[in-house]
Amino acid sequence: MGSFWQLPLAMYSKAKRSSLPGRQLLRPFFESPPEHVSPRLLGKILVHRTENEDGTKYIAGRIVEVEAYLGPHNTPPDPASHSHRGPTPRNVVMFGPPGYAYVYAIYGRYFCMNVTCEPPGLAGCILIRALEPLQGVSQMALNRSLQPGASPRQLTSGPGRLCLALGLTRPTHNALDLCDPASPLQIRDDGYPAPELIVTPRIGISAAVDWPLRFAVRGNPCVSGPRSMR
DNA sequence: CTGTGGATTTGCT
DNA sequence: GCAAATCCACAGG
Repeated sequence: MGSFWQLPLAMYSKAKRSSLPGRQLLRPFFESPPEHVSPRLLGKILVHRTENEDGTKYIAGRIVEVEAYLGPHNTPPDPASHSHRGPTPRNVVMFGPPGYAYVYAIYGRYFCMNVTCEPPGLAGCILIRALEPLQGVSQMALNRSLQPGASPRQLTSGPGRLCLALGLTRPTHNALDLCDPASPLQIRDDGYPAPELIVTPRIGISAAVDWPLRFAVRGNPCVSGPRSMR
C-alpha cells in the first residue's frame, strides 16, 4: 500500500467543483525568505478566476514544484535572480510587499510566474515550476493547444506550460495582489497534508548552478524534467 | 532515450 | 546587439 501522499491529488478537491477550494493564503505566509516559504508552498493550490459570457470559471492546480530566487541583500547575492542588480522596470514588483505576482516574459514566447516574498524592500521570490491540474482541465488543454485527453504532465509540467494552461500573462497578471480576496489570482490551502519533498539545484540557469533551491513533491508525475529530477 | 536548433519578446549594456 | 529562470519538433542511437 502506497503512502498517503501518493494517492491521486485530485481526490482532495472533488468536493468543490465550482467554487474556490480551501482558504486563501494571507500575507504573513510570504513574509519570510523564499528558501523558507518554498517548501511550505508545495501542496497549496494556484487558482485563476476567469470571467466570460458563460459566467465565472476557475482554472486551478496543486503546486508540486517551485524554485527560490534570493534578493540582493543576501551574502553572497544570488546571481541567478532577476533582482541581483537592484530594481528595474521589469523586476520592481519583487522589491514591494510579499504575496504579489511577478510575471515575466521569456524567450519571446512564454511567461513565467513568481510569488514575491520577504518584507517590503527585500526582493526574494518563488518561481512556480509545475502544477497538478485540479480544475478547468479542458480549458487548460485548449489554452495549451493539446487534445482534450492530454496527460496532466503535458498540461502544467514546466513554468511556461503552466502559465499558458492557466492563461497567465505579464500585461494582465504582473503585480496582482495574491492576498486580496477579490483577486482573480490566488494561492489557497485546502488542508492537503504537507507532501514529502526533494531538494535539488535549480533548472535552466547558468549561475549558481549548484545552489539547492529547487523544491518538488517526491515522485509526483507532474514535476518537470526527467524522472531522475523527481 | 538523448541531443540539437528554431521560434521570437523583452530588458538591459 | 544579445542573452535569457522555455518549449517543441525532429533526428539519431
